[in-house]
Amino acid sequence: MSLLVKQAMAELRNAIIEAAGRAVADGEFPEEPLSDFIIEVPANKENGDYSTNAAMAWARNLHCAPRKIAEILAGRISLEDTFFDRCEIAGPGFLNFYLRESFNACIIQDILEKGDNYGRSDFGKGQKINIEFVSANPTGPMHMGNARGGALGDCLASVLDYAGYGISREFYVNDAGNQIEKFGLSLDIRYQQIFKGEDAIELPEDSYHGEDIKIRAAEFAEINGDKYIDAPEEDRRKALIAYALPKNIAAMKDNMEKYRINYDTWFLESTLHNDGELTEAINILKEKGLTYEQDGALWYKNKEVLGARLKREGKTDEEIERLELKDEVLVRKNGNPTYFAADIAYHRNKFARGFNKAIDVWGADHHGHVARMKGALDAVGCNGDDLDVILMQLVRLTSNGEVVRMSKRSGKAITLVDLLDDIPIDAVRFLFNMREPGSQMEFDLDLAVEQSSKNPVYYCQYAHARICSIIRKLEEEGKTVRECTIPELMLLTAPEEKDLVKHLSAFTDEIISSARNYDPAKITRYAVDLATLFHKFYNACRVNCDSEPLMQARLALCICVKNVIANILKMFSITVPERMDSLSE
RNA sequence: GUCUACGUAGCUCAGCCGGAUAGAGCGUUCGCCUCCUAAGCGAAAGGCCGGCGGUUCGAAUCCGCCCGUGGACGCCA
Repeated sequence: MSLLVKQAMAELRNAIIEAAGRAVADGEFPEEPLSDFIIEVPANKENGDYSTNAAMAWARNLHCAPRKIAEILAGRISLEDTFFDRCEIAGPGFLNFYLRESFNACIIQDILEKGDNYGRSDFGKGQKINIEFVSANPTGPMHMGNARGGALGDCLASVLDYAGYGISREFYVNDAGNQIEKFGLSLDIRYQQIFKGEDAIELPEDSYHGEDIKIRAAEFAEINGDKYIDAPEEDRRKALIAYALPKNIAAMKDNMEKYRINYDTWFLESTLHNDGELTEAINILKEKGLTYEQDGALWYKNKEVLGARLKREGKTDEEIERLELKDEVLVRKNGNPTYFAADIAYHRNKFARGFNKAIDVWGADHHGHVARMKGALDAVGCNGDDLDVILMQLVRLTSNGEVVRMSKRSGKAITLVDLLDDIPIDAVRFLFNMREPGSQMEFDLDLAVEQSSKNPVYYCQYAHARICSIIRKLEEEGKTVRECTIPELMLLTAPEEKDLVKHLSAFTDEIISSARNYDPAKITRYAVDLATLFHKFYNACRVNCDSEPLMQARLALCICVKNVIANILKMFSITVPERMDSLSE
């Protein structure tokens, strides 16, 4: 929270504790009340600027009616040298506190002073966090889940950065293993079909059937002709993969860049295979006796390791038994390591790089993987608790109130590329962050392209553009912005003005809360609320008014709003428009 | 079947580490531009917070059970 808000709340806490101390000294309280109490901003502003439940929280151990306790406290509380000027008893025993008139003026000065940095804090204390998101398979086009994951991961990373963490964005490229073999096989068959006809060879059920495979095979055939047709199968597939895989990875990089996501690291799974880290991780498990061979495969004792972890977390034997934990294969009968084995090595690698925490954004369909991954990290000498997984529910696209599954153009499932072609990036990034990750959200395609107040992203951008416009207009009249004194800023007494300042003052705290909950949606909603309050203010209070000091005070408030909206939009890599006509072309 | 997420206005969703009269947007109805962008604002209507129990001075919020929806239970990733 803003330093001032933090200070005000600390003052209040002290004043309450001191008052309780005096009550004990006066013999009103039999003992020091120990149970914790909260200080909060009441939902209803008629209940003061801040409120505490101390009297109710203490009722039990003081054996006294809450209302009575409140009276004892209120009579002994000292608000001298604080930001508060009075305190009232209300309801069942709430103590409501009211800020001095000058507080809002101080907030405005504070926001203006901090400028671009307003909202930043050292909450995270520079802890290093690796956040991995999207990590789509390079064997085909990216889908809607990747679209949501991208917006979520990237914006969460920014929020964490604002909250004082050291952030590194990462994309894990599955460029090795089973899927790549399947990719090679699929390409191979499509390639052969070009020369031998579609009926000559059939594509197995569990391989990649997408058009994109055909296209890559055709490109390969265009370059190489039929010279690989009679080559050994292995060579042919290698050549096809060597051609198609880099193309696909490059396409993913292009798409992410277009989506305004800049990764610090593109981590190739193949490096784990090539430099021995995968073998190393498996060997650690072997040495600890956590593996065994069966049916020609190497297994990991998940049941034992995860069971122990769950027991530490307080689960009973019966509860664990009911989970029917299963062991996991690390190396298949055919000698290929599993995705799970590679993932263990990968996460071990992340922590070896010095990250205090790793955050993974996964689709909800991976939820079964979370617990065993944490367990496996314990087993290879890391701490599974340092891995946080955000499980994201899938997205339903709707248009005209109906669920849309297929792209009109291709008739296939809508890909990330389709989405980015049809919907402004600003809207996609914003709207995907309107809902918590865990919600099964709906994405309204019609709303996303709409340029009106119905569309939350335009609504916020408009508030910013409107402020720019006010400033421009005033400058045309020769009126320029100047610094205001505290008494001048205290002219802002309209309810719309006070509400705005109050909301502005909560920004830093909002970021911290959003970071703590891994929920950037809090910030988009905060931005919408801020825009709402601004538009209300705009309609109620004319900035360009007769009184010069009041005009300047209102301008100062506008600039605060402008700063905060700009900070949020920049944080989320969304366009910050000076005028709205620049958005529609 | 077991696990997991979720269930709040007609629709999409906030609120959920217990607090005062449960909020917003859309949709519906009715208003507001001689004045800084009406890409905006105001007003009205709309609720058994899925159901039943429990804990508590107090439950949409915490616990248990049921009902309903999505997802997971592979030598897939």
